[in-house]
This record gives sequence, structure tokens and C-alpha cells, in this order.
Amino acid sequence: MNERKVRVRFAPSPTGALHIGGVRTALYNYLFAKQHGGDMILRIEDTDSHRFVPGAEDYIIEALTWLGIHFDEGVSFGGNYGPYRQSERRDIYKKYVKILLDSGHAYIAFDTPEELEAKRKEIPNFQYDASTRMSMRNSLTLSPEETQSLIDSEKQYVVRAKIEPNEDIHVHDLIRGEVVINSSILDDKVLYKSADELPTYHLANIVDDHLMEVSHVIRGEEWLPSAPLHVLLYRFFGWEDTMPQFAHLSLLLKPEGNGKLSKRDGDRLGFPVFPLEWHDPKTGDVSSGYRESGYLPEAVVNFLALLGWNPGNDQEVMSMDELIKAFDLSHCSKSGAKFDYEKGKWFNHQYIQMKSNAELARMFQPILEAHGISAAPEYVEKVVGMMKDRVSFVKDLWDVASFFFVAPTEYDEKTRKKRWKPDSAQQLTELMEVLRAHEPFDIESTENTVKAWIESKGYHLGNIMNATRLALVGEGKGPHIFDITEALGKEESLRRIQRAIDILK
RNA sequence: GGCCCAUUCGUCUAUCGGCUAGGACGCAAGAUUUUCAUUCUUGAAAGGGGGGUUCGAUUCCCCCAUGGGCUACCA
Repeated sequence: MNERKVRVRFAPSPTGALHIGGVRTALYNYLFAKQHGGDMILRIEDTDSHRFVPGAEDYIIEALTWLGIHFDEGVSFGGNYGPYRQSERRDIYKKYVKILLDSGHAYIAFDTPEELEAKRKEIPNFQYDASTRMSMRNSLTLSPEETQSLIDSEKQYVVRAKIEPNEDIHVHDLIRGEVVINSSILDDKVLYKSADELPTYHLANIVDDHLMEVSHVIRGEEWLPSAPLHVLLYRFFGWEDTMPQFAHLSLLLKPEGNGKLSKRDGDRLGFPVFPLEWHDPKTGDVSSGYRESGYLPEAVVNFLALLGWNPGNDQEVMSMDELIKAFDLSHCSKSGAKFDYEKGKWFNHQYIQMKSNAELARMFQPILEAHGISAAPEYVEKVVGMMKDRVSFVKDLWDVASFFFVAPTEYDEKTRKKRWKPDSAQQLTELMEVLRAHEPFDIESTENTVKAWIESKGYHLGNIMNATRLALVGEGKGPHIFDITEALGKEESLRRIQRAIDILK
């Protein structure tokens, strides 16, 4: 319909950590923009001075950067449409408030919050709209002189949109199709407050999207009810021709029970709802983050992308580039998606498997150091290569592979009962002789030698192997025995077997 | 309360009037293995209810129910 360049914005409010639903919204905007060769803008919507939280803005930028969601312009990225922080755009909004006032699409109202509160108590379902505005204190009911003198006396006021009733307003949504809402149910929304000289979301949003030449507004479903107001504002300003196209995304829901996923749910249910760990500056509370929990950013992106969208085929593991190619708003689901943490773990497992051993080893090193172990990179790499397919997180490598770095000092009781036979000590003593004489100590030849010895002696393979495993690992699990002996080396392997014989008899 | 949006396996979803309803996570069983995992195979598991329209509805329409969102001088 139009040849405008695709420009989308992610416009969070700096009221705390960006939660995972917001991350998904940012991701979808990003995928859409990149697919169309468009721009992605970061705009900070800090028009509510009371809810501002220091650090939130930096957090948002750091989180999205970690995930590989990049901006072309906006706060901290520059650009020609700034400033991108709404609190720095006061003068711009004032100009547009005046336009609305002058054209009669808005009016000044002096009713105090307390008066409105009283009104709402007094009249059930009270709404400030065409049916009630003429009984309130505003520039429609007061004379121009009275209005002016109230303003001059520094009486606080708000500017409200003047919504004409009984009109069906059509919102064309890229995901939901045509949504029709009658203007009678809309209230005369506050557009601007004199107290802090800032607009509310509705006005700032429309003015900024227009001035920043935003072509597509992709946002959460919670905005759908106010979309008709936004359409009306575009009309009031005469900007209908370049009005962005809307796409309202379904919400992310709690994994259990009902309701939308909230900031409080995460640690209560045992998983993070934030991309990065968040330290609340007001309460001092610490909320866990995906990064700190050991998630790979690629996995988080992939998992989130598929929560409410699908590529139209059975492909699930997709890189950012593949997501960009395949993304399509029409394949976004209309119903809310319950957050499934287990599936998120599975995605992380997939991405762990795709990482090179060297890279995983680098990520594992700090964990080893935390356990007081310093190991050669080549050794860590070898261990990681053997063990990565059994973990979903790098940090879990310690649980499954610590025996490669620390010799067992005690032996799992159940395994001992099951695997340590009366003649195990004798057999392993013989095995030590076989191993000591064997050279080189590589996987294949050692295995051949040991198996030949077992056969020649008529021993039971499982008995020998399982007892050996208990000696080397301390438990009844782990990779192939000769992978372990090869990695540990002859000396350490023999030492561990001897120790097991001494302790277990 | 009012308005809006939604409704397929436990969960994420495919299906755009022809269905033996497909895939994935999770779950169960089996195979492989010297162990535990991994892996592979198989299995259980679904279109909220009631009316229409139609030769035929999961798919289209209406009603109801349920869930969600909004209803602030928050975003």
C-alpha cells in the first residue's frame, strides 16, 4: 500500500527490569525490521515521573545487546529523530497539545484526582466522557475567562481528548484483522498533565511514532483496547495517511494457573523471568536472570521466538538469521502462550551441543576455578567433548564431570553393593598388572588388551567393568570406561583403582 | 459491572471445508550399552458446550461457558 521504509520501535518504560514478555516484543520487532531491511528504534517512554527506576534503561540496553537484538537508532544509539527519551521531548508535545486544543479535539479539565475519585465512588461505572463531561469542571463548562484565570493562578490541570460518541472505529490489525470498537465506550483520556508538563502514553506515542516515521507498531495485546483512541488521534492531527500499521501480540501467560506472566512469578516458580539478573534499587531484591542461570542467548532467542509464533513448518531450532528470514506476523498466534520452562531447557541443551568443545571449555573454566581446580585447556576440552551431550547447562558439567578433576574419596553405597563383588579386589589387582604393562594407553588398544585378558581368565565382563567404574568414578555412571582411563592417564587410573581396592577390600 | 481479544494433546503449536487431526517439549515402554546418560524406535495424550450453514465441519456464522486484557493525571 505504501512504499515507506520499514521503521519499528521498541518503546519500554524504565520502571524496572525488562521482563521476558517485553523481550519477546523487542525480538519480534527486530525480526520484522531486519527482514524488511528496516530500522529498529529504541525509545524510552519515561513520561511517568513517579515510576522511574534508575538503572532500568541501562539494563534494557544491556539485556537486548546480550541477546543479539540490535538497534539502528535511539537512546544510546543516536539517530536523526531524537531526542529518543520522552522526558526530553516536552516542548515537542506541548506544541501538539496546543494543536489539539485549538482544533477543539481536546479540552482542559481542572477536576482533581480526589474529585474524580469521589465521583467514581458516588456513581458506579463513572466515566469521563461525552455523557459526563458537561457536568465537570473544564474548559467546556467554564467560560474562557474563568479557564484562563485558573491557568494563570497555577491551578493544576490536564488536557483530555474530546471523544465524540456513537462512532464505530476500525482498527486494522496485522495479526487479528479488523477490530471494531464504538467510540461511546471510550473515555476522554488524559493526554497531558500540567503538573509535570508531560504527556501521557497515548499522546506521546502518537506524536513520536509520527515524527519518527514509524511504519509498524508491534506491541502487546494490552494496547488493543486503546488502539481506537490512537487511531482517533492520528485523525485529529491529520496524519491518517502515514498512520503506522498495528500488530498486537498475544501475551505470555504464567506456566501454571492463570494470568499473565508477571515480574513476581519467576523466582516463585523457580525460573527466571528476566533476561539478566536484576537488583531492584528500591527494595534491594535480587531477581534471577537467564544469563546468570546459564542460558545461551541464542537459546533464549529461539525459545522466545517460538512462543507465540511458528515458521509454518516443523522446524524448531533456528538461528537469528533463520528467524529473520522466516518471521511472519500472520503466523503469530492470537491466543496467549503459557510459558514452558522445560522447553526452554531443551533449547539450551540443543545450543550447548552446537557449541564447539573449545568454547564450552572456556565457559566451564570459571566454574572449575570456583571449585579450586586449575586444569589445562586441552584436558578440559576433552572432558567437555565427552560430557556435553548429557547436560543442558554449562554449569551442570561440574555435576557430571567433576570426577575427571577430583579423584573419588568415597563410593556411592548403592553402586558399591551392586557392583563390588567379593572377588573384585582380587580381579582389579590383576587388572592393574595388565594396565601397568600396557602401552600406549589409548582408548582402543587398552580396551582390546583388557577384554582379551578378561576373556582369557574367563571373568565376567560386566563385573570387571562395573567395579572398575566404581573405582574410577566413585559412582555407577559416566562415559565409556576406556575414555575415562585414557583421559585420566595410566598413573591416575592405577592410583584410583588401588585406592578403591584399599578402601573397599 | 462494561468493552475488547482469545479457545486443538499437560505445554508450545500445524491444519486456512474432506482427518486415520501432524510435529515438538514433557511423560511411558522398548532397543543399544560394562554403568548412567545420550541416541534411536514405539506408545499414551487434543479441536470447551449448544445451535446453525453445508454432501461434509477443528476449520465459516450465532449463542453460551471459560480464560485473558483493558476500564488511572501507569505504560
